[in-house]
Amino acid sequence: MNIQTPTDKKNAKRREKEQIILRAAERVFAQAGFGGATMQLIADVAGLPKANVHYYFQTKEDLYRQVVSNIFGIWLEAASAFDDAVGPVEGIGAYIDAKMEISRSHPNGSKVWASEVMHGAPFTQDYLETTLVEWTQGRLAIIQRWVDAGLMDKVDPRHLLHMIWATTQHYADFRHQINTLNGGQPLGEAQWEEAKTTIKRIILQGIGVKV
Amino acid sequence: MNIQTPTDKKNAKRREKEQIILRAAERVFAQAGFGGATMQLIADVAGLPKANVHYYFQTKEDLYRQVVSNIFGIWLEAASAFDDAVGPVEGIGAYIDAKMEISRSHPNGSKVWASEVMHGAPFTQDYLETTLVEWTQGRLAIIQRWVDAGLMDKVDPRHLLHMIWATTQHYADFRHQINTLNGGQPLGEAQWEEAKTTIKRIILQGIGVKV
DNA sequence: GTCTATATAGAGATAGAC
DNA sequence: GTCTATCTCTATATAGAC
Repeated sequence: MNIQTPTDKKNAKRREKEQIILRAAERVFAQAGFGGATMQLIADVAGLPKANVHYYFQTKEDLYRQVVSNIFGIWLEAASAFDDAVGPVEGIGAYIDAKMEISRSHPNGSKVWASEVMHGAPFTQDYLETTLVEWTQGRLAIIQRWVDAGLMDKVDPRHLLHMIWATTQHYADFRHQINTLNGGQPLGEAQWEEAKTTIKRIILQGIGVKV
Repeated sequence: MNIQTPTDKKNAKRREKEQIILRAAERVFAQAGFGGATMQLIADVAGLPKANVHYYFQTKEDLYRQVVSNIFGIWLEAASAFDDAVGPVEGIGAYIDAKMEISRSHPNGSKVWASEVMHGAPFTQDYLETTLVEWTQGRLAIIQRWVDAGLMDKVDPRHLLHMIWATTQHYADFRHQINTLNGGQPLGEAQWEEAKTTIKRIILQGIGVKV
């Protein structure tokens, strides 16, 4: 049985408050961008006075970096679906499924990341140059191995990855456009399934694996 | 021979100045987002005093709407490549080529559009609901005709369009990430060609047409 | 830890001389 | 048409009472 010291309790409460603020910040940053977001609005959405937000996150930039870091971590986890696979059908298929699920459940995180990259990663270039570069190299090697083993056509793994990222994240980042073209309605369960199926089918058949 | 009245000259000069401001604004909005962009910076990039920018475009919003409208028009033109085609190989192939060229030549316009949509199209929902909806319906009909004629597999035309938009625009919107993963270097001529070839190959083979 | 009140800075926009 | 100076508003951030 765990003994909870007063410090643990304090930390737990602190983390809880931080989570509330982070969730609110993710929404506001996604909706307004870094420049358009205001600490006041984040505080309002979190249901706290503005000064409290500054108590937990000294500056707007600190808060923003945390939000970006979160979605980045979630995407890295999705890579596990990719790694344990024996071939492209399971590997790429599962990766697309995982990325699509994240686009559905975390559209705001995806938007914040997109916005950050579009503006030249002014606050998180370090992530790009270290974590993302390493992750990508590992995945490119796996795809290349599949190509060499004759499990798929000889396509440039880099552009294949870009296609997968672009398409899956589009369903989060351009959700508003997609909904507008869907008669103003969010995609329903069946439509999400159809999206996943269609994307997997085109990409897998496109790289020459039997579906 | 045209006779140029004083009014024509005035108008020509006005349009010229407006173009300079619009180009500067496109860059600044792309780099900083609507909220992060400042009229001061736009004026600096355009090489004009801030008050002059306000003379030509009364408000920041007016200027922004013009910028969005521009890229929107450029994309609509790319549709012609699509329309005159006899089948998916030429139609979709030419459309992908055209969209990729635009991503290469107008990355900033693409970013401004992406940002606008991500934030829920606060200033240009009217474009989405009228022009874009009509354009899309026309293109969906063409694809459906190709499907019905047996020229391609039976895939959902909507998701196919989303894939094409997502992938081609990714090369503009996420250019910074792509460059970082390319060793910090912009894609060279050969790499752009490879990107186009790879994307067309995967998508066309993916929808079951002979390449 | 929480909140009110405020210091400080920088934005969009405009008045008015040239 | 152009530019300087300035008005007004709103942002981030913090001081200090509770």
